Amino acid sequence: MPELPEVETIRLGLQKYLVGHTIKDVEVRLAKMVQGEVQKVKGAKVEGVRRFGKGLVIDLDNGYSIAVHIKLTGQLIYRRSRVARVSPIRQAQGKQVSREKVGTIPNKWTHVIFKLDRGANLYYNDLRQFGWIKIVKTDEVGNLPFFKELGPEFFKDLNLEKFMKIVSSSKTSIKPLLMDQKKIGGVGNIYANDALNVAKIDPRRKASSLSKDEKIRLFHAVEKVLKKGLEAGGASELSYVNVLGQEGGYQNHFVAYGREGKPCKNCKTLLKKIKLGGRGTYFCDKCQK
DNA sequence: AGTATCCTGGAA
DNA sequence: TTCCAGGATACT
Repeated sequence: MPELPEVETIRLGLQKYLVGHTIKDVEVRLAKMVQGEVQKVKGAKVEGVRRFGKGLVIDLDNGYSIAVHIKLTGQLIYRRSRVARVSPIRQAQGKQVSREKVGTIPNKWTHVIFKLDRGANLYYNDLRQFGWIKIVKTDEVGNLPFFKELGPEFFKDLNLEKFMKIVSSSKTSIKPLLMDQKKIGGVGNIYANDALNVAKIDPRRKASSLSKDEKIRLFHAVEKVLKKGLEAGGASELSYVNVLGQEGGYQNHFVAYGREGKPCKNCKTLLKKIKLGGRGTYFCDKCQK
């Protein structure tokens, strides 16, 4: 699912391709996807793109911002229709050959089109329509509930000390805690499953029961899998693609997520699947204690 | 703390 | 044809 590595990959792409463009017009094909005064973005120039957890903020030069959450199946795709289609430019972090996944755009899942200068467009596609786009004043982005309540995140404002405090003081199981955006920003189901396998910790364990050593192990395991995800340009489960419509590669490196019945990378025991906090949870009941 | 909700495509 | 997947939120 789109988590920190996927959304950061999109951010990097937008920062590279979108910044400097002026938004000439916006076509909203599905009204419920957009909130706020959409016409405010017309004529504004894109200054930068920020990410907070799994949320994106496109800052404009007129005091407004476009906040976007792609949830499960949202895509932000940049196309310059007037320019000859040369071989797809590689994302800075994409080492393996990425392949075009999107096909014709716009398609039936294209709900919003930002029409840019120089013949370019930014398309928002969302198969399941769970995502949102909110037009807000830049200095009010922090008041949006999602951003306001977002917890500290890896590689940003979360350090080992803070992490240990959050884990120790939590009453829930460790896996739902990792995925709780109000406690820790950016980690979702894929990376939570994988990190717990790397750290050899049972996802059902009560967070507060983790020893100091286990907390340290888990902190580094989450960093490790998130880094791997970033290097791979994200995981293309469901509809995830980067802004050029290319897939990521982390789905080829899953250690636990989606690997029910497959051997554990640590001890070869076949992985089990259970439901925890209403989410699919994959783990090894031999080495994850 | 657990469950329904939004929604669609693919699997069973 | 029914069921399931899931991020965040609103419920019970």
